[in-house]
Amino acid sequence: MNSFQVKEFLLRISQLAAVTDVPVATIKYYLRENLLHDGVLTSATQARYDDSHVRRLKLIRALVGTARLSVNAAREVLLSLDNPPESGHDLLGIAHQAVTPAVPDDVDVSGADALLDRWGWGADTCDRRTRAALVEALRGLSSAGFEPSAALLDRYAAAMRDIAEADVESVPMGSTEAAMQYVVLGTLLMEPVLLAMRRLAQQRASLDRFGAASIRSSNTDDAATPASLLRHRQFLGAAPPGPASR
Amino acid sequence: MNSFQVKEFLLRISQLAAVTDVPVATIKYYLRENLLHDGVLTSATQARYDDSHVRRLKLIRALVGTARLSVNAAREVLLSLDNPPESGHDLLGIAHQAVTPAVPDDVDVSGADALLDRWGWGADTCDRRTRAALVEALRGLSSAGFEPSAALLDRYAAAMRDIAEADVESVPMGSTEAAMQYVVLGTLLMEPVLLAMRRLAQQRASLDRFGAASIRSSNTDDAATPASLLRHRQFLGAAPPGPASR
DNA sequence: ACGATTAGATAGTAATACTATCCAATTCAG
DNA sequence: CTGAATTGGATAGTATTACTATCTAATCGT
Repeated sequence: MNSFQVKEFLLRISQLAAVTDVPVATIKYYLRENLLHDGVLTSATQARYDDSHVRRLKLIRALVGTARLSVNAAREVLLSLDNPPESGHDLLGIAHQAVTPAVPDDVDVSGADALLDRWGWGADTCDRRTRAALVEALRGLSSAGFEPSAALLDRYAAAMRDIAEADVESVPMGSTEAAMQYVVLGTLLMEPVLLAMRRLAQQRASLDRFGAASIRSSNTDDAATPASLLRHRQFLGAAPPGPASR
Repeated sequence: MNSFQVKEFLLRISQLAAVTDVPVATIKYYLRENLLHDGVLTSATQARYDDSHVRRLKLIRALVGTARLSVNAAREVLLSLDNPPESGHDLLGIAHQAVTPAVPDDVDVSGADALLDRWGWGADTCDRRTRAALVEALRGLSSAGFEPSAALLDRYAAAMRDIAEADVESVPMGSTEAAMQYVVLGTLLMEPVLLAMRRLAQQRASLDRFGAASIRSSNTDDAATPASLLRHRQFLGAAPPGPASR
């Protein structure tokens, strides 16, 4: 095999693995799981792959790695991209559903209806699953004893509306396919970006506000020593009656 | 004294399980894992639990369930809450570190320094791990062929700054402990709330923009049929260009 | 010709978050 | 007092997820 690119990029699986830095066994796994389309069989035991496989693998790794989708969720998203619905809006719905657990019909999901209506995100505009996800997240907060003020939630909602508008405005309308891909990736892959941004902004704001001592060393990673923290201290309900182990 | 609710709430483990709706075996697991402090032994084979255990269990469930922390990450956070550092700012750092994977010292983390400096989130104010998380998330985006414009990222950054300022401003300064709990829960448990909000806002904005057909039924959950979509349909792995099939 | 490579099938693994079982020591109901 | 129920503590088992590894027979490359 000479190193010049022959006609089209035709790769054997070991080369595909080398190019994408994904192990052969893992590629086979993605093939089995229908995340990745088959290569072209050149015989009973040989197949060739091309750059569509390279791109797809990168996409899979981004969804599974960066966006932390499960393989199942990633498959749903990818299959929708392969076989896109009529409107980009429907695709958005599919992307959202793929990453939002189903909610049985008999579960009450009206816990935040007042808020949702206030923000214009009621049942007439937004899907049930996603509303349920919000309700569930709010329930988690409050069961932990954290009750955010309506004002704070309003501010969050305003910021998120801003982001969502930026998202939608920046969708390239030239090509349907590009638009669809943009919507899905912009939704899913951007989430870790946004969360990281929030944390950075919090550190900044916290520093401004509290001046505060050292930031957990900006250069080292003194991988927290949980054991050393075991020295009891009563707080949220931690009254060590006896010594702990581990 | 009080005829109702005897002295203090003293529960046996089965009652604790009933009250919190967490199985006994799982409570024992949390005890073993040091997420939950021991009860008071009344004999070699009996112990009593009180409402501190109830609160703690709810907190554990919120962190592990709602905020999707691993048991290990939850333990780190909880131990920090039990034994809080001097400043709330440090606790923020600990909370962030607990949910952000460590980065070996030899990994380059400078990929977004220009952006970070622009936003005021440079190495002097923000910790390395969190900056690395942003770099990694951006890398995932771009390896999937998604290159957000600087303008879009700026807009995201502005929105996140807004949120972070709201976060920090709303920290109750009266009690150190309350403040600490607020910071941690506000960071971790609020993330799913924010992501759900963004999705709802996107659906709204998408509807406004694209008018579009039906939203994936606002009331039903026609639990997507992945199998039925298995009919392969070769789409391009990522980008529009390419001589590929389809 | 013949070692290297591959498809496809199947089996094994590591990590995670529980669940279940056991046993001896109580506790409690009658 | 007695026997059924409960518990702490230890240990083992399970379900799921996302891979990894092995094997076989066919085929490629040289």
